[in-house]
Amino acid sequence: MSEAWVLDYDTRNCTIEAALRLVGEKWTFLVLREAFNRVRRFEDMQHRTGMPRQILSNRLSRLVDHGLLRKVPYREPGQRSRSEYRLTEQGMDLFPLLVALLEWGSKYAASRDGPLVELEHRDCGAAVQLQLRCADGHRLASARDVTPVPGPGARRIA
Amino acid sequence: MSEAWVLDYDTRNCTIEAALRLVGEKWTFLVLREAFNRVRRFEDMQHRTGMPRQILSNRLSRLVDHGLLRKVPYREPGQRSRSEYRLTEQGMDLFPLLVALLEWGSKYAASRDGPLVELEHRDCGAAVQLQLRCADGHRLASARDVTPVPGPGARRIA
DNA sequence: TTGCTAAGTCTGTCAACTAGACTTAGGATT
DNA sequence: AATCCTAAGTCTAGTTGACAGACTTAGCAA
Repeated sequence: MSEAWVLDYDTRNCTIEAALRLVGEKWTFLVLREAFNRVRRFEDMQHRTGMPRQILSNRLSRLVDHGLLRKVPYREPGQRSRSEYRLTEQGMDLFPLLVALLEWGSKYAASRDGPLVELEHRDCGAAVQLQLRCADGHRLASARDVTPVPGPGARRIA
Repeated sequence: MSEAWVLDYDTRNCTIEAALRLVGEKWTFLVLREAFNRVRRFEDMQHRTGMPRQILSNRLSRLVDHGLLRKVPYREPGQRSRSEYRLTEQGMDLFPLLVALLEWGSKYAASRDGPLVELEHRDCGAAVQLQLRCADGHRLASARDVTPVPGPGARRIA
Protein backbone atom coordinates (compact mmCIF):
# COMPACT_ATOMS: atom_id res chain seq x y z
CA MET A 1 0.00 0.00 0.00
CA SER A 2 1.49 3.28 1.09
CA GLU A 3 4.61 3.92 3.13
CA ALA A 4 2.87 5.86 5.89
CA TRP A 5 3.57 4.32 9.29
CA VAL A 6 0.43 5.90 10.59
CA LEU A 7 -1.67 3.34 8.71
CA ASP A 8 -0.77 0.75 11.33
CA TYR A 9 -2.23 2.82 14.14
CA ASP A 10 -5.66 3.40 15.50
CA THR A 11 -7.26 6.81 15.01
CA ARG A 12 -9.79 6.57 17.79
CA ASN A 13 -7.93 8.59 20.38
CA CYS A 14 -6.74 11.27 17.99
CA THR A 15 -6.48 14.59 19.77
CA ILE A 16 -7.21 16.55 16.62
CA GLU A 17 -10.48 14.71 16.28
CA ALA A 18 -11.26 15.34 19.94
CA ALA A 19 -10.65 19.06 19.48
CA LEU A 20 -12.84 19.07 16.38
CA ARG A 21 -15.76 17.60 18.27
CA LEU A 22 -15.84 20.83 20.24
CA VAL A 23 -14.77 23.49 17.80
CA GLY A 24 -14.75 21.93 14.35
CA GLU A 25 -17.62 23.79 12.78
CA LYS A 26 -17.99 27.04 10.89
CA TRP A 27 -20.29 28.91 13.24
CA THR A 28 -18.28 27.94 16.28
CA PHE A 29 -15.18 29.45 14.71
CA LEU A 30 -17.09 32.64 14.00
CA VAL A 31 -18.34 32.84 17.58
CA LEU A 32 -14.74 32.52 18.73
CA ARG A 33 -13.60 35.13 16.23
CA GLU A 34 -16.09 37.55 17.71
CA ALA A 35 -15.06 36.64 21.24
CA PHE A 36 -11.41 37.40 20.46
CA ASN A 37 -12.53 40.69 18.95
CA ARG A 38 -14.13 41.51 22.31
CA VAL A 39 -17.66 41.11 20.99
CA ARG A 40 -19.49 39.55 23.88
CA ARG A 41 -23.21 39.94 23.48
CA PHE A 42 -25.78 37.79 21.80
CA GLU A 43 -27.25 40.55 19.63
CA ASP A 44 -23.85 41.83 18.53
CA MET A 45 -22.64 38.37 17.62
CA GLN A 46 -25.79 37.55 15.74
CA HIS A 47 -25.71 40.82 13.85
CA ARG A 48 -22.03 40.60 12.95
CA THR A 49 -21.96 36.99 11.87
CA GLY A 50 -25.43 36.79 10.35
CA MET A 51 -25.90 33.39 11.89
CA PRO A 52 -29.34 32.02 12.75
CA ARG A 53 -30.23 32.92 16.31
CA GLN A 54 -31.00 29.35 17.22
CA ILE A 55 -27.59 28.20 16.15
CA LEU A 56 -25.88 31.01 18.02
CA SER A 57 -27.81 30.04 21.12
CA ASN A 58 -26.84 26.42 20.66
CA ARG A 59 -23.15 27.14 20.07
CA LEU A 60 -22.87 29.54 23.00
CA SER A 61 -24.37 26.95 25.30
CA ARG A 62 -21.99 24.30 24.04
CA LEU A 63 -18.97 26.53 24.51
CA VAL A 64 -20.08 27.50 28.01
CA ASP A 65 -20.78 23.87 28.92
CA HIS A 66 -17.30 22.86 27.84
CA GLY A 67 -15.59 25.72 29.60
CA LEU A 68 -14.42 27.79 26.63
CA LEU A 69 -16.72 30.70 27.45
CA ARG A 70 -18.26 31.88 30.68
CA LYS A 71 -21.38 33.93 31.24
CA VAL A 72 -20.86 37.25 33.00
CA PRO A 73 -23.76 39.47 34.05
CA TYR A 74 -23.82 43.08 32.88
CA ARG A 75 -26.25 45.92 33.21
CA GLU A 76 -26.98 48.80 30.86
CA PRO A 77 -28.60 51.90 32.43
CA GLY A 78 -32.37 51.55 32.49
CA GLN A 79 -32.21 47.90 31.50
CA ARG A 80 -32.45 44.69 33.38
CA SER A 81 -29.41 42.57 34.04
CA ARG A 82 -28.31 40.35 31.16
CA SER A 83 -25.43 38.00 30.38
CA GLU A 84 -22.45 38.40 28.13
CA TYR A 85 -19.95 35.77 27.06
CA ARG A 86 -16.23 35.93 27.76
CA LEU A 87 -13.37 33.63 26.92
CA THR A 88 -11.95 31.50 29.69
CA GLU A 89 -8.30 30.50 29.80
CA GLN A 90 -9.21 27.36 27.95
CA GLY A 91 -10.92 29.45 25.29
CA MET A 92 -8.01 31.90 25.10
CA ASP A 93 -5.75 28.98 24.31
CA LEU A 94 -7.59 28.55 21.03
CA PHE A 95 -6.09 31.82 19.85
CA PRO A 96 -3.37 30.18 17.74
CA LEU A 97 -6.09 28.32 15.86
CA LEU A 98 -7.79 31.56 14.90
CA VAL A 99 -4.47 33.17 14.02
CA ALA A 100 -3.64 30.21 11.78
CA LEU A 101 -6.95 30.67 9.96
CA LEU A 102 -6.37 34.39 9.69
CA GLU A 103 -2.87 34.00 8.29
CA TRP A 104 -3.81 31.35 5.78
CA GLY A 105 -6.92 33.22 4.74
CA SER A 106 -4.97 36.45 4.34
CA LYS A 107 -2.44 34.70 2.12
CA TYR A 108 -4.79 32.69 -0.07
CA ALA A 109 -8.33 33.89 0.27
CA ALA A 110 -8.26 37.61 1.00
CA SER A 111 -10.10 40.19 -1.00
CA ARG A 112 -7.69 42.48 -2.85
CA ASP A 113 -7.82 45.02 -0.02
CA GLY A 114 -6.19 42.73 2.50
CA PRO A 115 -7.27 41.46 5.88
CA LEU A 116 -9.97 43.05 7.99
CA VAL A 117 -7.94 42.91 11.17
CA GLU A 118 -4.26 42.80 11.97
CA LEU A 119 -2.65 41.70 15.20
CA GLU A 120 -0.27 43.86 17.21
CA HIS A 121 1.87 43.03 20.19
CA ARG A 122 0.20 44.94 23.01
CA ASP A 123 3.53 45.98 24.53
CA CYS A 124 5.47 47.09 21.46
CA GLY A 125 2.96 47.42 18.62
CA ALA A 126 4.82 45.15 16.23
CA ALA A 127 2.92 42.71 14.02
CA VAL A 128 2.16 39.31 15.54
CA GLN A 129 2.55 36.05 13.71
CA LEU A 130 2.66 32.32 14.33
CA GLN A 131 5.95 30.49 14.07
CA LEU A 132 6.83 26.83 14.10
CA ARG A 133 9.83 26.24 16.33
CA CYS A 134 11.51 23.24 17.84
CA ALA A 135 12.62 22.88 21.43
CA ASP A 136 16.23 23.57 20.37
CA GLY A 137 15.18 26.98 19.12
CA HIS A 138 15.32 26.37 15.39
CA ARG A 139 12.68 28.03 13.32
CA LEU A 140 10.92 25.73 10.85
CA ALA A 141 9.97 27.04 7.44
CA SER A 142 7.28 24.56 6.52
CA ALA A 143 5.52 21.28 7.20
CA ARG A 144 8.31 19.58 5.23
CA ASP A 145 10.68 20.16 8.13
CA VAL A 146 8.45 18.20 10.50
CA THR A 147 8.40 14.46 11.03
CA PRO A 148 5.30 13.05 12.73
CA VAL A 149 6.20 10.21 15.08
CA PRO A 150 4.00 7.93 17.21
CA GLY A 151 3.14 9.60 20.53
CA PRO A 152 2.39 8.06 23.92
CA GLY A 153 -1.27 7.57 22.95
CA ALA A 154 -0.50 5.63 19.77
CA ARG A 155 -2.08 2.16 19.64
CA ARG A 156 -1.35 -0.36 16.93
CA ILE A 157 -4.33 -1.79 15.15
CA ALA A 158 -4.93 -5.26 16.55
CA MET B 1 -23.46 48.85 23.78
CA SER B 2 -20.07 47.26 23.99
CA GLU B 3 -16.63 48.85 23.73
CA ALA B 4 -15.41 46.71 20.84
CA TRP B 5 -14.25 48.88 17.94
CA VAL B 6 -14.86 46.00 15.62
CA LEU B 7 -18.62 46.55 15.90
CA ASP B 8 -18.32 49.55 13.60
CA TYR B 9 -16.83 47.48 10.82
CA ASP B 10 -18.17 45.24 8.13
CA THR B 11 -17.49 41.51 8.40
CA ARG B 12 -18.06 40.65 4.76
CA ASN B 13 -14.44 40.51 3.68
CA CYS B 14 -13.19 38.71 6.76
CA THR B 15 -10.28 36.48 5.85
CA ILE B 16 -11.08 34.00 8.59
CA GLU B 17 -14.50 33.52 7.08
CA ALA B 18 -12.98 33.13 3.63
CA ALA B 19 -10.63 30.45 4.92
CA LEU B 20 -13.52 28.69 6.63
CA ARG B 21 -15.47 28.47 3.40
CA LEU B 22 -12.73 26.14 2.16
CA VAL B 23 -11.59 24.26 5.20
CA GLY B 24 -14.07 24.97 7.99
CA GLU B 25 -15.64 21.58 8.33
CA LYS B 26 -14.89 18.46 10.35
CA TRP B 27 -14.27 16.00 7.52
CA THR B 28 -12.08 18.43 5.62
CA PHE B 29 -9.83 18.76 8.67
CA LEU B 30 -9.59 15.01 8.91
CA VAL B 31 -8.66 14.69 5.24
CA LEU B 32 -5.91 17.22 5.83
CA ARG B 33 -4.78 15.40 8.96
CA GLU B 34 -4.35 12.26 6.88
CA ALA B 35 -2.58 14.15 4.13
CA PHE B 36 -0.05 15.55 6.61
CA ASN B 37 0.43 12.02 7.92
CA ARG B 38 1.37 10.96 4.39
CA VAL B 39 -1.84 9.03 3.85
CA ARG B 40 -2.66 9.70 0.23
CA ARG B 41 -5.16 7.16 -1.07
CA PHE B 42 -8.90 7.11 -1.08
CA GLU B 43 -9.29 3.71 0.57
CA ASP B 44 -6.74 4.48 3.26
CA MET B 45 -8.35 7.81 4.10
CA GLN B 46 -11.81 6.32 4.17
CA HIS B 47 -10.72 3.47 6.39
CA ARG B 48 -8.76 5.63 8.82
CA THR B 49 -11.31 8.38 9.23
CA GLY B 50 -14.45 6.29 8.97
CA MET B 51 -16.04 8.98 6.86
CA PRO B 52 -18.76 8.22 4.32
CA ARG B 53 -17.23 7.55 0.92
CA GLN B 54 -19.41 10.10 -0.78
CA ILE B 55 -18.25 12.85 1.54
CA LEU B 56 -14.61 11.86 1.11
CA SER B 57 -15.08 12.02 -2.64
CA ASN B 58 -16.73 15.41 -2.37
CA ARG B 59 -14.07 16.86 -0.05
CA LEU B 60 -11.16 15.58 -2.10
CA SER B 61 -12.63 17.16 -5.23
CA ARG B 62 -13.13 20.44 -3.42
CA LEU B 63 -9.59 20.49 -2.12
CA VAL B 64 -8.18 19.64 -5.53
CA ASP B 65 -10.35 22.28 -7.21
CA HIS B 66 -9.08 24.93 -4.82
CA GLY B 67 -5.46 23.91 -5.15
CA LEU B 68 -4.83 22.46 -1.68
CA LEU B 69 -4.32 18.94 -3.00
CA ARG B 70 -3.19 17.63 -6.34
CA LYS B 71 -3.85 14.27 -7.95
CA VAL B 72 -0.77 12.21 -8.73
CA PRO B 73 -0.95 8.91 -10.63
CA TYR B 74 0.56 5.81 -9.06
CA ARG B 75 0.71 2.19 -10.01
CA GLU B 76 0.81 -0.92 -7.82
CA PRO B 77 2.22 -4.08 -9.43
CA GLY B 78 -0.51 -5.97 -11.24
CA GLN B 79 -2.94 -3.10 -10.91
CA ARG B 80 -4.10 -0.38 -13.17
CA SER B 81 -2.98 3.18 -12.70
CA ARG B 82 -4.85 5.14 -10.04
CA SER B 83 -4.63 8.54 -8.40
CA GLU B 84 -3.40 9.59 -5.02
CA TYR B 85 -3.72 12.96 -3.34
CA ARG B 86 -0.81 15.09 -2.21
CA LEU B 87 -0.60 18.44 -0.54
CA THR B 88 0.38 21.42 -2.64
CA GLU B 89 2.31 24.36 -1.22
CA GLN B 90 -0.98 26.04 -0.51
CA GLY B 91 -2.11 22.94 1.35
CA MET B 92 1.17 22.65 3.24
CA ASP B 93 0.64 26.17 4.51
CA LEU B 94 -2.34 24.91 6.48
CA PHE B 95 0.03 22.99 8.71
CA PRO B 96 -0.08 25.53 11.55
CA LEU B 97 -3.84 25.13 11.65
CA LEU B 98 -3.54 21.40 12.22
CA VAL B 99 -0.77 21.91 14.77
CA ALA B 100 -2.95 24.39 16.63
CA LEU B 101 -5.75 21.82 16.79
CA LEU B 102 -3.31 19.14 17.88
CA GLU B 103 -1.82 21.27 20.63
CA TRP B 104 -5.13 22.45 21.98
CA GLY B 105 -6.61 18.98 21.77
CA SER B 106 -3.62 17.48 23.53
CA LYS B 107 -3.94 19.99 26.34
CA TYR B 108 -7.70 19.88 26.88
CA ALA B 109 -9.23 16.91 25.13
CA ALA B 110 -6.65 14.12 25.13
CA SER B 111 -7.31 10.66 26.41
CA ARG B 112 -5.23 9.92 29.50
CA ASP B 113 -2.53 8.29 27.38
CA GLY B 114 -1.62 11.44 25.54
CA PRO B 115 -1.54 12.37 21.88
CA LEU B 116 -1.47 9.86 19.06
CA VAL B 117 1.28 11.66 17.18
CA GLU B 118 4.06 14.00 18.15
CA LEU B 119 5.98 16.34 15.90
CA GLU B 120 9.75 16.33 15.57
CA HIS B 121 12.07 18.71 13.80
CA ARG B 122 13.36 16.66 10.86
CA ASP B 123 16.87 18.02 11.22
CA CYS B 124 17.43 17.78 14.97
CA GLY B 125 14.64 15.60 16.35
CA ALA B 126 13.50 18.12 18.95
CA ALA B 127 9.79 18.60 19.62
CA VAL B 128 7.99 21.10 17.42
CA GLN B 129 5.51 23.65 18.68
CA LEU B 130 3.68 26.78 17.60
CA GLN B 131 4.73 30.12 19.05
CA LEU B 132 3.21 33.55 18.84
CA ARG B 133 5.89 36.12 18.17
CA CYS B 134 5.97 39.73 17.13
CA ALA B 135 8.13 41.21 14.42
CA ASP B 136 10.48 42.60 17.09
CA GLY B 137 11.19 39.06 18.25
CA HIS B 138 9.24 39.06 21.49
CA ARG B 139 7.48 35.88 22.38
CA LEU B 140 3.83 36.31 23.37
CA ALA B 141 2.40 34.17 26.13
CA SER B 142 -1.29 34.45 25.32
CA ALA B 143 -4.05 36.16 23.40
CA ARG B 144 -4.06 38.81 26.12
CA ASP B 145 -0.81 40.18 24.74
CA VAL B 146 -2.37 40.82 21.35
CA THR B 147 -4.33 43.86 20.26
CA PRO B 148 -6.46 43.45 17.14
CA VAL B 149 -6.43 46.62 15.02
CA PRO B 150 -8.24 47.49 11.78
CA GLY B 151 -6.34 46.19 8.76
CA PRO B 152 -6.21 47.50 5.19
CA GLY B 153 -9.39 45.63 4.29
CA ALA B 154 -11.44 47.12 7.12
CA ARG B 155 -14.57 48.96 5.99
CA ARG B 156 -16.77 50.97 8.27
CA ILE B 157 -20.44 50.08 8.22
CA ALA B 158 -22.23 52.72 6.14
C1' DT C 1 -50.55 48.28 32.98
C1' DT C 2 -48.24 49.25 29.12
C1' DG C 3 -44.11 49.72 26.47
C1' DC C 4 -39.26 48.71 25.65
C1' DT C 5 -35.28 45.73 24.71
C1' DA C 6 -31.79 41.89 24.57
C1' DA C 7 -31.99 37.32 24.61
C1' DG C 8 -33.72 33.65 23.49
C1' DT C 9 -37.45 29.80 21.56
C1' DC C 10 -40.78 27.89 18.06
C1' DT C 11 -42.23 26.40 13.43
C1' DG C 12 -42.10 24.55 8.89
C1' DT C 13 -39.03 23.91 5.00
C1' DC C 14 -35.14 22.35 2.83
C1' DA C 15 -30.35 20.97 2.17
C1' DA C 16 -26.72 18.03 3.94
C1' DC C 17 -25.14 13.94 6.05
C1' DT C 18 -25.27 8.99 6.59
C1' DA C 19 -25.04 3.74 5.88
C1' DG C 20 -24.89 0.37 2.80
C1' DA C 21 -25.25 -1.50 -1.68
C1' DC C 22 -23.91 -0.95 -6.21
C1' DT C 23 -20.96 0.47 -10.39
C1' DT C 24 -16.71 1.39 -12.95
C1' DA C 25 -12.44 0.60 -15.38
C1' DG C 26 -8.14 -1.23 -16.50
C1' DG C 27 -4.86 -5.08 -15.72
C1' DA C 28 -4.23 -10.06 -14.89
C1' DT C 29 -5.75 -14.76 -15.50
C1' DT C 30 -7.91 -18.50 -17.93
C1' DA D 1 -12.35 -12.88 -25.46
C1' DA D 2 -14.49 -13.83 -21.23
C1' DT D 3 -13.96 -13.58 -16.39
C1' DC D 4 -11.98 -12.08 -12.03
C1' DC D 5 -9.88 -8.62 -9.07
C1' DT D 6 -9.41 -4.18 -6.75
C1' DA D 7 -9.35 0.88 -5.63
C1' DA D 8 -12.14 4.42 -6.47
C1' DG D 9 -16.17 6.25 -6.86
C1' DT D 10 -21.66 6.69 -7.42
C1' DC D 11 -26.57 5.70 -6.12
C1' DT D 12 -30.55 5.35 -3.03
C1' DA D 13 -33.45 6.11 0.70
C1' DG D 14 -33.80 7.66 5.41
C1' DT D 15 -32.50 10.95 9.07
C1' DT D 16 -30.48 14.83 11.00
C1' DG D 17 -29.36 19.44 11.23
C1' DA D 18 -29.44 24.20 9.17
C1' DC D 19 -32.23 27.96 8.01
C1' DA D 20 -35.58 32.18 7.85
C1' DG D 21 -38.83 34.49 10.10
C1' DA D 22 -42.15 35.08 13.58
C1' DC D 23 -42.99 34.72 18.33
C1' DT D 24 -42.02 34.75 23.56
C1' DT D 25 -39.74 36.12 27.86
C1' DA D 26 -38.34 38.95 31.73
C1' DG D 27 -37.21 42.81 34.20
C1' DC D 28 -37.10 48.00 34.25
C1' DA D 29 -39.30 52.54 33.43
C1' DA D 30 -42.98 55.69 32.73
